[in-house]
Amino acid sequence: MKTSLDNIISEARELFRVHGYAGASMQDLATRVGIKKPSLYTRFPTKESLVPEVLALTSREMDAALPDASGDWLARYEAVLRAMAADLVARQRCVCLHLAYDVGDDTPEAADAVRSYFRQQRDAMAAMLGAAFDAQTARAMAMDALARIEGATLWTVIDSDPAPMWRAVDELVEIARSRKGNP
Amino acid sequence: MKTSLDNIISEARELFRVHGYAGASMQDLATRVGIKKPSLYTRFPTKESLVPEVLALTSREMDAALPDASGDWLARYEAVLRAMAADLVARQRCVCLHLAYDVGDDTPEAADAVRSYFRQQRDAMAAMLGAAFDAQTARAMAMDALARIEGATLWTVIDSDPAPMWRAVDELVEIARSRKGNP
DNA sequence: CCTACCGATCGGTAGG
DNA sequence: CCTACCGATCGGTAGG
Repeated sequence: MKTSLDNIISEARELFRVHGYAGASMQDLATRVGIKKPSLYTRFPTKESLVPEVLALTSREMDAALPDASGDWLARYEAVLRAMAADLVARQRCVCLHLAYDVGDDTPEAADAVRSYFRQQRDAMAAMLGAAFDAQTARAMAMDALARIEGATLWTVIDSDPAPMWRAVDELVEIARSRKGNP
Repeated sequence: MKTSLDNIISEARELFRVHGYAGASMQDLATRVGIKKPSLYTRFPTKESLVPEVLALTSREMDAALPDASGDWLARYEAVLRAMAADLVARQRCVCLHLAYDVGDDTPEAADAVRSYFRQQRDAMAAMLGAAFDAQTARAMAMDALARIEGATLWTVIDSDPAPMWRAVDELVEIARSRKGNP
């Protein structure tokens, strides 16, 4: 049970988060999960194939951590932002942003998975904001919110300073609240 | 002249930007500048030593591109933001953020250089804002501004969409203008 | 799930 | 600035 699929993917995520895609090795992953490297290849055909799995696990965990569609849209929006921020502050870096920066045209499946992940995040957030704003506004607000939160990880990486992250969350919630109704 | 120091550093910067620190190889760099790999080591003792050079070159170029301390603080602030944003939109990714995410404790000189770079950027921006805000507010505004601009590269990487970047710049300028005087 | 191994490439050096 | 080379590690495979 210790070497379950999800356990391997979760450990791969930690390696990708800290070392990036290029800097994470299959040998390190094997050591972390306590098996030999060739055994990894019975579960995952390539290193690249771990990337979609890592992103899918992250999406699944985020969905599970959030309360289902209870409360108003603003409460749900704030809950999502705070959950994301808390995770990023705790782990210092964002795996997904690291992968977005690291994977290129030489690993097209990984690059596609990263693109899909962020578009899905954007669309989910835009759907919430769609309760109070027109589609175009909601989409722009979702993109800006994700950009601000990801950008705030700059200071969790550089100075272990979570203050910019929490300011970003507070301001994003306030913006959504105050703009409601007046375009 | 083609293989000047700055030329090598500039090519190293492109490799770091696209592939990250771990994903950039000295062989690739040598090929790009048209010399053999061992010749690189007559100019730079290690791969790691390229990181401080890349950041220093970037600082130098940014200083040179900006008009010297003419105009009021708001005009200078806006000029800095627009120069940074234009560069990031053109190149899709930020080398400095990629390095901040990629370099770790195994390359301490590189990690220190990245930390120093961003602190210096923050302090320079805070100094401008210091003309109209108290030191603590100016510092927080500078951190938030850098975080927003770096964060907006998420969408230049994912979707080649510069819109969030320009929205961030416009809003940051507007925030600085409107907050002026009233804390 | 293992041992044993592959060719390729890594950062870096010797020696001129 | 080069040719030639080093040990280590990379992603991945053969075969059981």
